[in-house]
Amino acid sequence: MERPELPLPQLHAFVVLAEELHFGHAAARLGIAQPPLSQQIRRLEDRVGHALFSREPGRVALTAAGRELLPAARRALTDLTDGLAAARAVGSGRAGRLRIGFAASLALTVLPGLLRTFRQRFPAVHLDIREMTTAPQIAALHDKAIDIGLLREPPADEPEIAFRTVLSEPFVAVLPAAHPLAAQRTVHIAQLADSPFVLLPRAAGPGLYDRITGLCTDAGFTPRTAQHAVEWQTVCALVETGLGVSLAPAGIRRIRLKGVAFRGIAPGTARTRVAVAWREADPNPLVAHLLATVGGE
Amino acid sequence: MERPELPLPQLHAFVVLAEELHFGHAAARLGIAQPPLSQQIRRLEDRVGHALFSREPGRVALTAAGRELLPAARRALTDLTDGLAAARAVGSGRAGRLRIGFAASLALTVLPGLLRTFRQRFPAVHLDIREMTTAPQIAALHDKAIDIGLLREPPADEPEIAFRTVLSEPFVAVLPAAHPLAAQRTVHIAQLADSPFVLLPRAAGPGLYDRITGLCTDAGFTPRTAQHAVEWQTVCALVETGLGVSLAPAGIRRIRLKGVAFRGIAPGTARTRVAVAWREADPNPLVAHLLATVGGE
DNA sequence: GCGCTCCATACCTCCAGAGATATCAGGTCA
DNA sequence: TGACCTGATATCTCTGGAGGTATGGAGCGC
Repeated sequence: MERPELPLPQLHAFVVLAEELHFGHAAARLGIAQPPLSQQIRRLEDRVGHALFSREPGRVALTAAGRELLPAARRALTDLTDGLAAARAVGSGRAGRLRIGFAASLALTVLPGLLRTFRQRFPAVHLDIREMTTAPQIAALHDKAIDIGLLREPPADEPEIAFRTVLSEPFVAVLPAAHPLAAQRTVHIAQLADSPFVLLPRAAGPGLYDRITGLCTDAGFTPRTAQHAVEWQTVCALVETGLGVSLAPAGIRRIRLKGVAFRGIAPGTARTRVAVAWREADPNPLVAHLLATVGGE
Repeated sequence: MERPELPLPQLHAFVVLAEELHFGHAAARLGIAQPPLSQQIRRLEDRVGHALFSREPGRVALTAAGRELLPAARRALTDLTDGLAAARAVGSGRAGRLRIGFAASLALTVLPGLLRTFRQRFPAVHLDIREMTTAPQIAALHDKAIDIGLLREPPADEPEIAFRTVLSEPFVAVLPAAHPLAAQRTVHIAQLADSPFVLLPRAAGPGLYDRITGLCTDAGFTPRTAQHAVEWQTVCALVETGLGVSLAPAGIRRIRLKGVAFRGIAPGTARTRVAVAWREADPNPLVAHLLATVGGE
């Protein structure tokens, strides 16, 4: 890459003159007087070392050398204006790419609305959406493998990562339709003490897992886990088969399954928080934009 | 085409720094001190409106905006250096295109050597070679359809067209091998008075035609034309069949045909000139180069 | 011949940018 | 803690280019 020899303003003048083939008109299009244009062209020709235009009285025409230079000059100019526009779009956060990790349970609740409004506000932004459980999201944020995390029960005091609560959901009891408690409108957690539980594995999201088991111990028992499943969809299916019951964020009511009943619980104060997470020091304007779209806190 | 916003020197510095990712090294590669480089980058970032590099202590890295701008800057710079080189090559006559018209009878004599030496001197020049008789060559020169003509018996006083003699050939008599005169080493033109002639049509090259008939009238007779043919090759073939005799430039001896004899003529002073023709005012350096390669005069 | 068009030339102003040196500030490492 | 690396900042000089106005000079049409 050698040092550039031809100044851009001269090349711009060259391209315009090549289009107009008339010094007066070209100068007008450039918004300058005619003599400066003559000078620009002359300087450019001096640098190139050869005439770029033939000036026979009455007609200006490109020389062979000019014809050779013209496409290169055109490409360079358009490349630069396009590149500049793209860089500005990305720099200002009107374009670019944002990598989002989300917990599976949010695929049916907060995620769709969020994506819809963000996409209509920033249509030029490419969104990379990947399902991840909580712990990998935190790791991916540290590794800069994702820019945004959407998770439940944000861990306290994670260094360099910031959280903002987006949604606070009550819990519901997930019961087989045939379960005796399904007859009640509301279920006391303590009433679940004798039923086996179907839960997500703790590793998938320690925060939520501990929250659920915490609710049980608060109610005076330790839940007996009959089965683990990695998706809420599966949890519901297993509950339907009568394998056990579960406690889940209210959002999973959207999973409609015939043999499964969802019932509010008492005490109703038990809630689970959905949070958005990001690197505190991330300069990416898209992160700020996304935070503005989710609102919350 | 809008006015360019980003000066090339800054883009150059940007590209080099993007490659080195180290201000000191990049400055060294640019042959300047480090502070000016910091300034250049800063100015560029100010224009773009966004940071192009992230300077965390210990490591310099491109930002998303910088990654967006980099390929455009690279392309623009290489386009310009390439375009400049091409324009200079064409301007100086080291490259480009030259259109040459030539008389068919020269395809076997002056043309091959001329093309060979020109091509080895200017390998980047594309040669457009087309066969044309004399009159169309002159017209094509005026119309700028060709840049160089190679013809016989250049017309005197053609305005704006210059000629230079490349070769002066004697005439030879073209005889059927069985012709009585084929027994002589040299033939007097007058001896051909009773034989019918095979000639090129006058329109193909009035100069040469008039020259040949002039030789005959000088020898005291008017040639009787038995047949016209548009190529010397055909002339020879017709002579071989015994249809007549001919007078031709010595160069056609290269056409080896069993039944045809070539004999020198008396007086031996009769010669035909091959000339190169060009537009007197042609600024194309390739024309000058070609004239230099043919030499002559 | 006169005026018009069109480009070139001459000459001036002005400023942005490229370059320098000197110095400072934040990290890293021994 | 001090030496060192790395990049930023401050300040100065100087030049080249971009722009202007005024004018010259070659063709062309009437």
